[in-house]
Order: sequence, then structure tokens, then C-alpha cells
Amino acid sequence: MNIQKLIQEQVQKAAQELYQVNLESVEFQATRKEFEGDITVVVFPMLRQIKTNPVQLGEQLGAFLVENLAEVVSYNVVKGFLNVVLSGNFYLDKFNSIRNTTAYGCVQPTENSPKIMVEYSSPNTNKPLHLGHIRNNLLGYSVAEILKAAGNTVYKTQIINDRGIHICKSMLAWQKFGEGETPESTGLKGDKLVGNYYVKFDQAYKKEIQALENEGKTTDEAKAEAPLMLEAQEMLRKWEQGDEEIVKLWKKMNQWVYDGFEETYRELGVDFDKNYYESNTYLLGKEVVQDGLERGVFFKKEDGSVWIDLSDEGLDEKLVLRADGTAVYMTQDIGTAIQRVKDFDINGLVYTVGNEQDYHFKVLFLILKKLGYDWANYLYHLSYGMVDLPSGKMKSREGTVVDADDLMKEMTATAKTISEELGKLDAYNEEEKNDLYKTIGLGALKYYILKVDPKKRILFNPEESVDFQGNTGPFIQYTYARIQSILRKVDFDYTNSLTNYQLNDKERVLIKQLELFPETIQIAAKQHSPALIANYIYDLVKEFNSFYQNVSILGADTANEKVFRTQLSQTVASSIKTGFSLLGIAVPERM
RNA sequence: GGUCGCGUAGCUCAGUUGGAUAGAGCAUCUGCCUUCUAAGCAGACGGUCACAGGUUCGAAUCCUGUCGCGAUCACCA
Repeated sequence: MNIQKLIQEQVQKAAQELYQVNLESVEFQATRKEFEGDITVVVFPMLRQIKTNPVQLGEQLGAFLVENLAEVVSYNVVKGFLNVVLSGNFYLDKFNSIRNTTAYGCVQPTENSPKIMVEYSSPNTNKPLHLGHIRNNLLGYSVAEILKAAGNTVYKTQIINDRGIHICKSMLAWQKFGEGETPESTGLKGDKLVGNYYVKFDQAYKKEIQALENEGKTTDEAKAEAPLMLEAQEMLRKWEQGDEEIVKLWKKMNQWVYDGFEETYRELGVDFDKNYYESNTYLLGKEVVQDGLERGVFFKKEDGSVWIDLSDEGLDEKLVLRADGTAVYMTQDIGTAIQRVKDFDINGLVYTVGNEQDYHFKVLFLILKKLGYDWANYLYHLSYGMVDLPSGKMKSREGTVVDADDLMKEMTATAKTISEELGKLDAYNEEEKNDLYKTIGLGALKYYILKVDPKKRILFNPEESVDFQGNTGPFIQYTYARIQSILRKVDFDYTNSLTNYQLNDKERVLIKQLELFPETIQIAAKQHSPALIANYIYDLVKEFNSFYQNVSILGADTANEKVFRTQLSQTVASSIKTGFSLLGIAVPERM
């Protein structure tokens, strides 16, 4: 039983004995560090049931706790706050149990655990991944890992948007201007090569529009009538009819892109258990709409298009099937969700998609509910803010897109520069050094992005490089490396737990922080927020560094101190490693 | 215009179900490497929690309104 429950019971018992009042609940908070104490009982709310002055009541409850609970050694009352001081032995026991727990903080999933699918990334195959995708990938991957650690069975997935007009644009431009270029012939990553042709299409298309406008057409007419656009649309029609040549080209160019993406994912350190392809799923959902139409969930307009009326929910009418019977985005998403539940027997689904699609997912979830799927209550849109530049939105046309591969390279290069300046890596050969630079560079980038609340937008200034000091990934990695350095130097046995040890303040604070790890993971899972993990680890590391700098570990006076502090350091390192793994960030042995 | 989100130190961000004197990092300024890695530690400076009301023992947090920023309101995805 945890200490909070024990104190609550005793406080309720005290209220009963002293005032014959049945307290329904007791409110707690962590004691602020300017006061003495470990846990604080807030007395104010009790005054509703017990008419007395808060200080007096606090004194009475405090005395009762000291009397009746061995863990409580003393107390003080400030205004309406009863600060309770717990015994050193209580924390020592706590520490020993933490130290002896494997995968401390995490809950192992069982047969009966909820099965959740997390979708993230889901790129279009017409251009390379950029900074926006990086935020998406990091968030999706991290939330998946956090859900796992909280005891769920998790499947990571992406749906690759491999068909549609945008792919045809790249294909057409390559056909017209490509002169047979391939990733091999140019040395370009496949996604970059295909992306170049998407840009080329856009440039040529713009020229055509301009020419038509000069002939007196309106902009809308010009856009619709430009020969390149007509050709691209024709290509899409041919693709849908299964035209052999077009499909062959489509397969070839998509494969280039997949190979390119694969490399980016590998560098970024994200992975998927299952890939869906839009070309396989874009027809899904039509039957469900038909079925829903018959059951009266949807209705048909005169032109034959199918809609759902969501005005009851304060929303509008929404199209789910075009008049010509073809699917829209919503149709596909309905079908795909149902397919995924069939494929994986999942109980829930997390969609990592930017907040520009808030409305879409609100509607999607409502529709699935109205269709009567019970799992529709466990759908979650992990909505995140855009990554903007000082100049505003990233625009490929203006060349302001921050490319994912380039950014990772720059981060690694910065890590290298800083590491070389500090010059502490003599123990490493070139290959080990290069691995380390990647670890640090990516650690800086990932932490920088994940530490902020997902729903807030991020302003990314490419001019000012991401920090490596203070509240950063490298700061935390550095602390881990320092602890590893200590552990390498230990020349005594520290396997056995101590039962008799006088904790100092720094040690006690660290144990308190360690104690919060499991509930932090649970809350982060519930809120789908890697930022909570990042903040928790940062607090832990700050406390540890203060301990490290002010207290000698291997040079301590007594053997017990050496053993205990080594154990404490090791346990902190292990939580750093676990916590960072939930963010997809690696930790180094040296740096 | 309707809907949704955001607004906390010069900058970037924390701030649990409402609780004590609103916290970190960066930047600026002081100290600390002949003892475990100074990517560190100890400290100083810095606030009308956008604004105005309300709810109550108590509000950055909840409610209402105003202002500012962003997104969305496609037979695009």
C-alpha cells in the first residue's frame, strides 16, 4: 500500500475520532522545497465538513499521524498546509525496491492488455520528408513507445499515399524532362530525385498558366485547362484503369521513393510494424457507405452524392461519396479504420496528424460511432501544431523547406564540432566517434522537438542552431555518460541492498524523483504526451547533477556511502536510459 | 463571419484534479576545474500569467466577454 493511502486512512480515522466526521477524500500535494517535509496534506477543503481553524486541525492531524504511522516521524503546519516528514527508512526501502525492479517504470503487457495501433508519418510519395514530418515521426514513434511502456500492446503503422494526382505530376515531368535519369545515374536519393520532378512539373505548369492568362483566360480557367494538368489527369485515369505502361512507371518511381524514405527512417530511428498503401485501400469504405445508406446513417442528394448530417452535433453536412460513386478522403478513412480493426483485432487507434485536420478527425470519429462500432470510442487524434519558420510556413516553392536528411546531417556536424572542441574522446576510434556524433546530434534535435507540448506550434529558426546546453538532449546524455564513467571505475561490490543507511537531503530528493517515474509514464500515455517524459527526465537529471557536484560518490568517507551512492547513480542512469528510449533517444557511454 | 486551438520573464518553454512567495533553460552578470567528465555546479538579475469581469476560503488554472496569433469551415489529401 502506498504512503498516500496510508496517510489518507489515518487522517480519515482522526477526523472520525476527533470530530465524528466522515471525510470523503483527502487532498495531497508534494511539499514545496522551501518547507520541511515530504508530502503535504491540504487542510482547507476539510473545513467544509469540520468547522474549526485550519492550523489547529493541521496540528491535531499531524500529531495523530506521528502517533499512528511508523513512517511519519514529524510534521509542521503552515497556514492550512500540514507538511509531513517521512522516515529515512521509508525512503531507503523505497529505493531498494526501485533498484530491484526490472524495467522500472514500465508495465509489461499481457494477453488481455488493450491493443492499440499508432499511425504516424504517412507521407505522400511525390517529395522528400521535411521538418514537419520529423515532428510527426518523433511524436508518433514516442507515443507508441510510451503506450507500450504503460502496458499496452502496440502496433506502429503508416499509410503511404502512393497514388493520386500528385504522383502523376512527378511521373509526367520525369517522362517529359527526365531523359532517363535514375537514382543510380545521378547519385541522388530516390525521394529527392522524384521530388525534383514534382518541382519541375510545378514550374512548367506555372508557365502554361501564365501563357493562358496572357491569352485572356481567368486564373481558374487557365489552371484547369493547362495541357500539363490535363495530361496528368489523363495519366491518373490510365493508372486507375490499370494501364500497363503507366503502372510500370508508377511502380518504378515509387520504389525509388520508398528506398529514400527507408533511409531517412533508419537515420531517424523510427520503424513500423505494418505499412498500408493507399493504392490498396483507396477503394475501401464504399461498401460501408452503401450499407450505412441503407441503414439511414447517410442520405443521398438529388445528384446521387451521399452525405451525413451532423447538424445535431453542431457540425455541418459532410460528403462521404461523390455523385459519380468515387471515394473521397473520408470514405477511405472509414474503410481503412475498419480494415485495421479486422487485421489486428485492435481496441484503439491513434492518428498522428497535424492540427489542420482537427475537423476531419472529429467528423471521422463521429461517423464511425454513428455506424455503430464500439471501438470508435477509443480513437484518438494525436493533433500537433505546425512547425513554422521565422518567415512563416515552410513552402517548397520558395525553397524554405527544411529537409529532413539535411537537418539530421547538420545536427550531427554541430555535435562533431562541439565534441572536438571539448576533446574528451581519446578512448574512441573514428567509427565510434561518428556514431557518437549522430547520437548527440539526433538527441539534441529529438529532445528539442519532443519537450514541447504536442499541441503547441513550434517556431524553428534554422539560423540559430539547436542548443546543446541547459534543458537539452545532450545535457541529459552527458549526465548519463558521467554516471557510466563512475560505474567503470568502481572497484568494490555494490550488489547488495543496504538496510541501515542515513540518507542526506540530495539523496532523499533523488529517491522522491525516481518514485514518480511509473506514474509519469502512465500519465504521459493517457495524455499522449512525450513532453511529460522529457520534463520528468530533465528534473531527474538536474537533481542528479546537483548531487554529483556537491557530494562525493567514489570518494565518500564510508564504505556504505560509496555503495549506496553508486547504487543511486546507477539507478538514475537506468531511468534516464528508459525514459530516453521512450523518446527514441539513445544514450552514450562517454561524451 | 461560424467553429477549434494558443497567449506565462528580452527569447524558448514548464506549471498535475483550482492551493503556500508563479518555476526552468537561453541571454546578461558573480563565483567554482591539483578529488568521480565544467555539454556541469552555486548564485544574481528578470513577471500587470494578453485584457476586463465573475465563481470562492483560495484562480496562471474554472466561467463570460474583449483583443492578438494560428488552423479550419473543398465533390483536395
